[in-house]
Amino acid sequence: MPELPEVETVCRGLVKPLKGRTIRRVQQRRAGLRFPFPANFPKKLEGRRVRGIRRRAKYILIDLDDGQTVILHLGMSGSIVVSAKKQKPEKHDHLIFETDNGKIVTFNDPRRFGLADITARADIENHRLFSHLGPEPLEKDFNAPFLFTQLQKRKSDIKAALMDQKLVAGLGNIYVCEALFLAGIHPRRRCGRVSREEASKLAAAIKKVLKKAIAAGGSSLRDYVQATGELGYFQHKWQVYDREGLPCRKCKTPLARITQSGRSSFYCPSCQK
DNA sequence: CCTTGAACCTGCGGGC
DNA sequence: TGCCCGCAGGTTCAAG
Repeated sequence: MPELPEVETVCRGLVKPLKGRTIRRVQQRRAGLRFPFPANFPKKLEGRRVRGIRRRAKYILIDLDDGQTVILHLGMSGSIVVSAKKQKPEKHDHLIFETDNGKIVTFNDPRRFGLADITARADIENHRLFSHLGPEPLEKDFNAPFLFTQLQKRKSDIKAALMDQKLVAGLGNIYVCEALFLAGIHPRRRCGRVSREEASKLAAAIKKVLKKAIAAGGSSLRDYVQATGELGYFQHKWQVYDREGLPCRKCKTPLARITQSGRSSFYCPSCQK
C-alpha cells in the first residue's frame, strides 16, 4: 500500500535507472487510469532527458529537460518495476518506459486508482492536484506549533484531520494509526481536545514513524531495487495497523478496530486515550 | 464553511 | 470446489 515512505522509496529507486537517461520509448497500454492520460502522452516524453526525480506528498515527479514534469501517482495498488530487458507485458501493466540504455520501467496498477499527467515544472504548485496540499510532514514547516494551531481550528476527530491532505500532505491510514499510537492519542479524540503538549508529541511521532519506514524501505532494497525489481514494497513491523485482537506490543491489551469515515482505525484501548 | 460518505476498481480471503 | 460478499487502499466530488 503506497503511502509516503513507499513513494519516497520508489523515487529513490528510480534515480539510478532514470536520472540523466533519455526516454527512448513509452508504451501506453490503456487510455487512462483515474482520469485519461494526457493527449499524446508518449510523444511528450520520448526523446526527453530526465533531469531528476522528486516526491511531493504521494506523487512521483519526474523532471524533464524541456521544463515539463511527469506526475505519477500509485493510487492504492500501483507499483513500479525496473527490469533490464523487455518482457511480455502483464495484466495491468499500463505504462512502460524504455531508456536509451535499455532499462525498462513498468507502471502496474490493478485497481487503476493511480494516475499519470504532465505539466510545466514551474506550474506544479498551481496544478489542481497540488494547489490545496498542506506541508510535507518531514519538512520544518510541519512542526508542533503549526499542528496545534491547525487542530484548534477543526471540529473533526484527530484521525480525520491527519488524513486530510490539506492539513499535512502524504499521510494515509497506516501511518496515521501508527503515529497516533506512538503519541498515545485515541483516534476518536476531538482535535480541540489535543493539548499543546500532545500536538508536539504527535508531530514528532509522525516524523519518527515516517523516517523509520523510509529507512526500512531503503535498507530492505539493494540499491533500492529488490531482486524482483519491484520498488516500494517492504515488510513493516506495525505496532497497531492490521493487528485487531492481537496483544499491544507495549501493554499486551488486545488491540481494537473501529471505523471512522469509512476506514479502519486500529489502536490500543489502554495506551491511547 | 465544515464534515461525511459514496464512488472509482480489482483481488483476495472468509463463509457457506 | 466454487460462488458470493465484504473489504482494502487514496483521492475527489457530491451531499448533508
